[in-house]
Amino acid sequence: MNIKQELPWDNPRFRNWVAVARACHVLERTLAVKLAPLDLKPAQLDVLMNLYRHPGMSQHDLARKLLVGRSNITMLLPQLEGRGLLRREGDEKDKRVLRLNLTEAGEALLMKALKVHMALIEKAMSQSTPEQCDLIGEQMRKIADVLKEA
Amino acid sequence: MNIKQELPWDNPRFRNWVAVARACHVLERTLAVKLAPLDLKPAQLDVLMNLYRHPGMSQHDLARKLLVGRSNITMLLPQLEGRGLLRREGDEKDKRVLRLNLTEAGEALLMKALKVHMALIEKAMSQSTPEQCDLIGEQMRKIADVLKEA
DNA sequence: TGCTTAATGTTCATGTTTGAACTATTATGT
DNA sequence: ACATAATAGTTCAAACATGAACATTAAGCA
Repeated sequence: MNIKQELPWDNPRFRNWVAVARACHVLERTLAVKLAPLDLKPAQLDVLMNLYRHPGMSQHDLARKLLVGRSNITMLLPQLEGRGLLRREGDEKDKRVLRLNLTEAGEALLMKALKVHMALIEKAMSQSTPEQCDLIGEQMRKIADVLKEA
Repeated sequence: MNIKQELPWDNPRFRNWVAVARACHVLERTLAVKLAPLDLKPAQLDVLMNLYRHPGMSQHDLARKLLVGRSNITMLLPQLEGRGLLRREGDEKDKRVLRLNLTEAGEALLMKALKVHMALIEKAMSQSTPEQCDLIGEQMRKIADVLKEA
């Protein structure tokens, strides 16, 4: 019995997932380059995007959304707050939590960055028909759900 | 004219790509946890996998495959070489390059790690039919190609 | 109430990743 | 042949992420 017959590279699921991971990696690095003129990193853009969609969220919630540790947020926010892109205000009812909100400048920069991000994604996904694109999104959401339970 | 009509969150391509990125992120973090018993990180597994498939490759080639800087490889390899998982041997013809090869121990550990990796991917991708899975892989390979040209 | 447990955010030590500068070697062009 | 370019790998400092330990505050419960 040849062990090589069981190697993952012969497995379509494995090969196809590797392609997913590579595409993600490439797009992330490309995004970093394209965002450089705005002096913004992908991780920082993720913060701005989440604050735009969920105004007043706490650092803990933000960390969970971004799938990173709370301490990461603590290290990340002062840079953005120092540039006047967001505000941190203590919650009245729960003095432990800090409520996060974008400033005008934060929203303005976010809009510029979103143009860059969107253009990149358009370029990447323009290869797929709308139906294919939706199928991909659907499958990926299932994957995230299944793994989060694990 | 309402600027919000142009926001990326209303764009299927954007939403679906976000799902891709999230799935990747979740799988990567889950893999890190599952590999911990083998004292191996995802980045190190990537190295072993590439050396298995491309024996004798140079550090430069490895860096390109992994989409990472050359200095990263320089920092990464001594850990694995010190554990006896791989060998670095100077090329005879070109004294600048170091040829990389897995040892027996390296292959053995790789096989164990691949079981873990494979199981995780099986779990993730088992939600898709083979046709859907192939479609995803195909689209992702296109995306990587398109972006690498950019 | 008062005691215990949980949650939020910070700090700190550790490990990782990056990019620029550097050495050594090979390729190219005149 | 010789000077110049390019390439492979290393070094180093800075940026970044991580997880454990900690302080503060809130919630649960006797």
